[in-house]
Amino acid sequence: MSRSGLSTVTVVDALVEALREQILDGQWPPAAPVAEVEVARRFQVSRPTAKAAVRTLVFEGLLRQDSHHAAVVPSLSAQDIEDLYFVRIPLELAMVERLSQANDVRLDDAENAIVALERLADDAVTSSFVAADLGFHRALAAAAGSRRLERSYNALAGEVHLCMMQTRQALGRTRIAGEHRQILQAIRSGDGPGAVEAARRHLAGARDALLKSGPDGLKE
Amino acid sequence: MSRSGLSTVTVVDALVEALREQILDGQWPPAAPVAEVEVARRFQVSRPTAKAAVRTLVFEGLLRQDSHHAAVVPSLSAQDIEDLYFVRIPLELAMVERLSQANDVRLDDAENAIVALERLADDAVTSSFVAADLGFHRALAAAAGSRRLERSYNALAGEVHLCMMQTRQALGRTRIAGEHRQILQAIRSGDGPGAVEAARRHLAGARDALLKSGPDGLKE
DNA sequence: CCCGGCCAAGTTGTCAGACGTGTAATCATG
DNA sequence: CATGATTACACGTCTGACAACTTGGCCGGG
Repeated sequence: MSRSGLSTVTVVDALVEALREQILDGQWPPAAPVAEVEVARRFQVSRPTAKAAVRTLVFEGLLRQDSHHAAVVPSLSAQDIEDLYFVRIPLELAMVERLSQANDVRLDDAENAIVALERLADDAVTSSFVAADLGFHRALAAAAGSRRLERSYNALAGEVHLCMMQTRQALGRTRIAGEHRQILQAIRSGDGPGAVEAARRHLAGARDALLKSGPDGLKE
Repeated sequence: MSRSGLSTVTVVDALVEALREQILDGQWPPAAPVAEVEVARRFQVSRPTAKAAVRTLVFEGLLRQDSHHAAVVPSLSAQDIEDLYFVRIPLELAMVERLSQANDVRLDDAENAIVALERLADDAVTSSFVAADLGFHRALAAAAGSRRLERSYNALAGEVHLCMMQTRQALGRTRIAGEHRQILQAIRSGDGPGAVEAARRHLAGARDALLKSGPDGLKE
């Protein structure tokens, strides 16, 4: 799985990554079937391989599937959004707090993510915004240095990404980047409570924006 | 996946459950190989089925595997314990807080889990203690009614279970049951801060006990 | 016209068997 | 003793096939 430096990847893993990207990019629209055979055909792999990849993404929450049916991209309801943030917020606050207490953490990736977001063109596609936004948060999760936290967080982040794509929320590139910078600044200066509070506001704001902007999903 | 009431389960799902139980029960000792062919042989299923099950458990953290090698049950280090609780605590506090604010939640399962723990014989095997202990926490997680929380929590709980088995920690049946009862009581009476505080103490105590009692894993 | 069941299509569930390939340990060799 | 070849083991992947399940529509009876 890891051989310091080099990276070889199995076909299944590569397929998972490629398929995840397509899903998060909005191809495979919600409710449209993501059938094993179709995946196998598109990527020129065998059905067992496609099956393994689909199963993996079902685990991650990016697909849903019930027996003897093709998997589908879920369309997230308001309830799903609340649920997502109900778990996301405590996780993210925990990691922000730890980061602001730790001393020798590398926050370069987080910094770069902010810059990338600021430099995005205004007419960039939604998926770019979302990826840049989440890139910052993922960078923080990675910097916290907790395997389990990162695992849980990434699982959530996938669904959050989906959610943002579906509601096409655009809270404003500048505002988000500003809030990110504020959080990062607080972390760097070791101001734990301040960082936590900034993160809490940021996340609550994002959640409310999603809830307001997206009457897309009404799924019960 | 669910057909209200009845439960039909695929072979893979059944196998995952059975294998998980065996692992958590201490069969498949750490460092011993959990090879696909061996699993297939033991349970009389085909290798692809065994492969899918193993892969699933790797996802859950109950097995580790690197390319072209048999999976193994990880032996958890002190660092792993800290990591586990670093994520577990905020999740559990969030759910306890929500439970104590909600009004019409069914806490019967949690109650039953406490009783089951109290009634355990003193000479019961370790796995019974662990299962009964975690049963309470899982019941709370389920009662909170958050799909994502439950998913994340169960993933962690599996590793915690493993951890407890490996350190053979026995903090005392009575003490644990008492603390559980205290938490449940606070939840029932709607005392949010009290419930959170009781849970925090309970978890921190459990973590420290694990860290102290188990010099099993030193795996860097 | 409406309603029931039957049937066929689409998809997954599972398996058997085969071959390639990566890893680690053994062993012969200089 | 160090080095390179050999070998055993286990996984990675594919092909091909059949069974089981779900759905939707066809069709006949009421």
